[in-house]
Amino acid sequence: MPPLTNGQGALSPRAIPEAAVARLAVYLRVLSGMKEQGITTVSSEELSVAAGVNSAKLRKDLSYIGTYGTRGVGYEVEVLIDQIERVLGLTREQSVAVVGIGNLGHALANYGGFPGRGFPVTALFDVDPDLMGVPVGGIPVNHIDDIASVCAAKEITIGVIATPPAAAQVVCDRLVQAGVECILNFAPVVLQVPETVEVRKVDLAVELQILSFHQARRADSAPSGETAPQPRSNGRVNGSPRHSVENRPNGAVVRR
Amino acid sequence: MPPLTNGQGALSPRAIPEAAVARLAVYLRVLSGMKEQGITTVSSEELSVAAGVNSAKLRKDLSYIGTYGTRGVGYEVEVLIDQIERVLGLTREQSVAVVGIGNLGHALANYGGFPGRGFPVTALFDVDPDLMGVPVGGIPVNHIDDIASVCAAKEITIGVIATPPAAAQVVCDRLVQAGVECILNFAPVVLQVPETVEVRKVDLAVELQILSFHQARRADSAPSGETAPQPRSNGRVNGSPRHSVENRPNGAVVRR
DNA sequence: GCGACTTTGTGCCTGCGTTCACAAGCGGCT
DNA sequence: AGCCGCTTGTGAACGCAGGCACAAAGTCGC
Ligand SMILES: NC(=O)c1ccc[n+]([C@@H]2O[C@H](COP(=O)([O-])OP(=O)(O)OC[C@H]3O[C@@H](n4cnc5c(N)ncnc54)[C@H](O)[C@@H]3O)[C@@H](O)[C@H]2O)c1
Ligand SMILES: NC(=O)c1ccc[n+]([C@@H]2O[C@H](COP(=O)([O-])OP(=O)(O)OC[C@H]3O[C@@H](n4cnc5c(N)ncnc54)[C@H](O)[C@@H]3O)[C@@H](O)[C@H]2O)c1
Repeated sequence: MPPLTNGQGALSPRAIPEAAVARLAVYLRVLSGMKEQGITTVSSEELSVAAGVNSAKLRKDLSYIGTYGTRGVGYEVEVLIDQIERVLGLTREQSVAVVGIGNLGHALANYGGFPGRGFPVTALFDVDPDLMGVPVGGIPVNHIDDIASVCAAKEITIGVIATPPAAAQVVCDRLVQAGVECILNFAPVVLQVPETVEVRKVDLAVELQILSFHQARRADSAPSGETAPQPRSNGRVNGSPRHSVENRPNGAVVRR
Repeated sequence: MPPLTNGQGALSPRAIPEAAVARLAVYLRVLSGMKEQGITTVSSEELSVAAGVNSAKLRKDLSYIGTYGTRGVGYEVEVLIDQIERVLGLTREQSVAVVGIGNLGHALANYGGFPGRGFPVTALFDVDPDLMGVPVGGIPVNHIDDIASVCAAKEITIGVIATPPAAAQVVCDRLVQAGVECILNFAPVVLQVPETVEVRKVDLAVELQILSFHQARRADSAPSGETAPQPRSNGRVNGSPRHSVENRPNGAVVRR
């Protein structure tokens, strides 16, 4: 087989699988917590348990960013933090703009300090005249028409869309025109963007519906008794039995 | 190869891939919008474009829930809606409880009508004495100590955790004790739960960090010019070129 | 009523991601 | 100094998911 010729041009020095990037972000948070507790060294086994993943997977994920472990000992917490931050591009601060200062926009603006920081919210936009100039979370709300100049002035790299669904595409277009290439979308619509723009979607309704699906499945599987008689053992006591959909690697660990 | 013996006991009548469930929820929303526009019939091609996925994938997803299409014509919108709702367990209403009525909890409580509805928020919990009894979004806030009785009375099936990270595990344990088997967690911690409980996580910091990663990648790839000289064509004009990490199937469509 | 066209449903192949298992490497102990 | 045990890093196998391409099937026009 011809894996030598990488389909995308073979330029990329080391391509990190998409799924691994999301997990690296989780590892980073866990490591930050460990550092605060004064832990200086951690093994792949310990870290994997704390992050809720398989230890082999964790090691492979870390291997994508380099070789920073010491055999027989483990990893130095600070080194890992620095390296993950480097790979995730957290060395440069990413300024965030929130568009749509309603229920959700207020919550986001008031939420000071995203864990692992590095994501200051520095601009807010809306169309509601009553909101103009009003500070939310210490930041004044600007009119959406000023988006280009304000984004340029504040060097916004990430835009968050928290408007009603009907306005999301228009807002998205404006963000793109303003030069924003990373967008986090809370509105339940599929956005159309140029190839150069990266969109991620947070869709609470979909999350609830996935939970509902599993709930229904569970109800179907045990139609008789109220309390499930058989614990439905799947053989393995440890590990990560839940596959989790597409959204996250896995959101929880089975309690021992 | 032995795909006959399904690893999990071969009981499941029809196992729907996890990734497909998430997409079905998206199709459902798109179909609901079409129904409101008076559209009665839709082809897999049309629906797939609206949902931002490959048409073959869409047909395969729909095939998991049954055979409801008419060759040469397409699908009847209402039939698809009914069937997807059935599979996702949306025929029975799922009552939702929100724990932690701070910034985010307020937004969630005030957010009336999740798209595609069926998820009424009927209970709110917190520890703050100032919030007790105060109605938020029309629902009075209860004390967390009453969680068991209130959840039982209101037949809560889904719990949403919007407390600070430090309280999340305790709240989770209480929800589980109260009989809640589906949990949506906004706190940036890995929850420990019994096997019978399904947890999904919404982690905004991770989302931002994934965006940051791609931003950094982009900056590295084009170190010279400001405006990227080559459009970096990847051959295919149509389709869904972005793989999307683990979280969602794909959040956006490349604009033509 | 029949043919041509349209669209579904799916078999097969390809590629990614996960997991196992183990050799290589390093530190500590004697 | 040498051995032993522990942990990393990764080669290889496996399974799932995605996408192509086509036969089956049904509709519409004549
Ligand atoms: N609130 C939640 O908990 C929640 C949950 C799930 C999804 N969502 C989604 O998040 C989005 C926001 O929800 P919300 O509850 O905050 O809504 P909201 O109605 O409270 O706030 C929307 C804000 O967007 C502003 N806006 C409207 N059009 C605009 C435009 N063209 N440009 C800029 N601003 C504009 C409005 O003035 C308003 O302030 C919606 O798409 C909603 O579906 C919210
Ligand atoms: N606000 C955001 O936009 C945002 C963004 C990303 C993540 N989050 C996460 O969501 C969670 C909530 O964020 P927030 O900004 O709403 O926080 P917040 O501090 O505004 O609200 C937290 C609420 O939880 C309550 N609480 C504390 N301990 C509790 C307990 N044991 N039982 C019940 N209630 C309890 C508090 O009284 C408070 O009302 C946090 O974990 C945060 O990291 C929030």
